[in-house]
Amino acid sequence: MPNSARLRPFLDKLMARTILTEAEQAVVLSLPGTPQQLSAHEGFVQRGEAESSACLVVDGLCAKVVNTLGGNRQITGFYIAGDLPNPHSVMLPNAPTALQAISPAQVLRIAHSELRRIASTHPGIGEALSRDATCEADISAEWIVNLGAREAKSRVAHLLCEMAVRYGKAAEGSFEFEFPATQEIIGAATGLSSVHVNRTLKVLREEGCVEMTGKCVRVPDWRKLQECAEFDNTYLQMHEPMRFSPI
Amino acid sequence: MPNSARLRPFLDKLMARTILTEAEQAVVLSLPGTPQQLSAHEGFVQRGEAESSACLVVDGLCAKVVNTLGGNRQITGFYIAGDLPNPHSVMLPNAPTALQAISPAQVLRIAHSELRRIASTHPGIGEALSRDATCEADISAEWIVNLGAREAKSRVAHLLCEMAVRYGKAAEGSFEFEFPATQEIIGAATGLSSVHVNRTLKVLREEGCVEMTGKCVRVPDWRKLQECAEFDNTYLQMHEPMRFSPI
DNA sequence: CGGACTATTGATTTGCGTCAAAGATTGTGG
DNA sequence: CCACAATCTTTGACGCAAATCAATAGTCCG
Repeated sequence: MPNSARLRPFLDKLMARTILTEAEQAVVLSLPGTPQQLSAHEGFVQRGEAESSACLVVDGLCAKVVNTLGGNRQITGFYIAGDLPNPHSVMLPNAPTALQAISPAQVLRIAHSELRRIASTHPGIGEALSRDATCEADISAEWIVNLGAREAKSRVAHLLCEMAVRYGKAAEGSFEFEFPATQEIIGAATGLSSVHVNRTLKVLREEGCVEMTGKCVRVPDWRKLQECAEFDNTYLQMHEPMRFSPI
Repeated sequence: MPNSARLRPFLDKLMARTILTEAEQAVVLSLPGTPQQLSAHEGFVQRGEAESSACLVVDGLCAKVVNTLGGNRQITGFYIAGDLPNPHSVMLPNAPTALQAISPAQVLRIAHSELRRIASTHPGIGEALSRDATCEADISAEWIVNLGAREAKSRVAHLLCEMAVRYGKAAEGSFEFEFPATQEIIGAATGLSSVHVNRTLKVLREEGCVEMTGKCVRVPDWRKLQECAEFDNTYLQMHEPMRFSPI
């Protein structure tokens, strides 16, 4: 698998939000990086570790994980193909939170120096990276709302809505997508116990909102699920690509 | 009050994390902007509104507020003098969340075009702004952990720890600082009811961790409060300023 | 001095966690 | 291709942390 293929979903994601010239697109696809294969549950960035490269998710599901002193575990974000979980390590090399693969996954390590180089040489790329980081921040804010202001049913439903949109599978009516997270992982992301996630999924299933069997999420009625989740996808900023920097 | 005085805390905050040249410092202090006086509870950015300027907090306490359809209110971040609550509006002009003053406050509206101009003209400033946004993201991640993985006592204590450090008042032993938030506001930030915040503060007071009377927070023993909060301030990145861009 | 927030405290309810144990899946090695 | 272990899911019983309801005191401001 050539690196350009690994970088493809990343470029697609950037271009969903930012207009890039042909030249800039080519530069992104020619980024040098080292691929790394990960098995499920394997960590690939440790908390506090000084990094010299950022990790692009090529395939699989990854997550940012924090272990509290109280012995609890909290997932603060999920990352799928095309996501750059730690772009901020370019600015602050000491990772404040660990990263790990949830399912078997592949990441591409890209040197900070390379990212800095293409961002400063090509204003459109710099802009795209900034805009991407901004969207991540908006997602974090939504997670805060989810954890602080919604009950279990809405929390789980909201997470599934977000993932449906990010996987690009959300559509009017019914659809399904793969989300390889166990109920315990969903619990770690929503601040619920795995037992309660189970009960919650049961209710959602009985109400005809979602069905989860293994890694497969079936949404029989997108509108219904969104209502149950109080989901408003504007925060994911998947509308029109834009650009401020001169071409 | 000249604008340069309004911009001073902003520059100080940038320089706490990023090395800026004399010239760059002067450029920041000479940013043009329109001051706006706000009374308590007054909103100054509405959800969904297209902005052409970013708001710098000059004085007072402001917050990012989200109202859920379920009728709940969640604060996703606090902003004090020197903070730029919506830097991301430069990249995504449509604010996903509303901003409002919690106490009487003053903000300075700075045009996006000006921020873009100085960021692209002066690499150090661009870097400082990026690094700042990165720190905001880390703070959001900590809030997710706070809401999802800690019990009431630690949550409230953690919030007070964070604010103590951000106000620059945290110090070994005892100290105090002003944090003009009511118990209801603290509840909206920690995902608790105001009644339970009250009970929690009572326990914290009895244990000698913090005392809150009105807007004044007294910390009799900084170490004790941090332990109770499971607080680890590395995420606030208040160590050594750094710089990657050429001078 | 009165009206409107804000803080405090008690009584009661409830959503969710914890413990425990029984099925269902998945994957791996023989 | 089967068998067995490991992991994941499901369900029940019970307890607790925090919400809600309600009513009393401060406190601030016009």
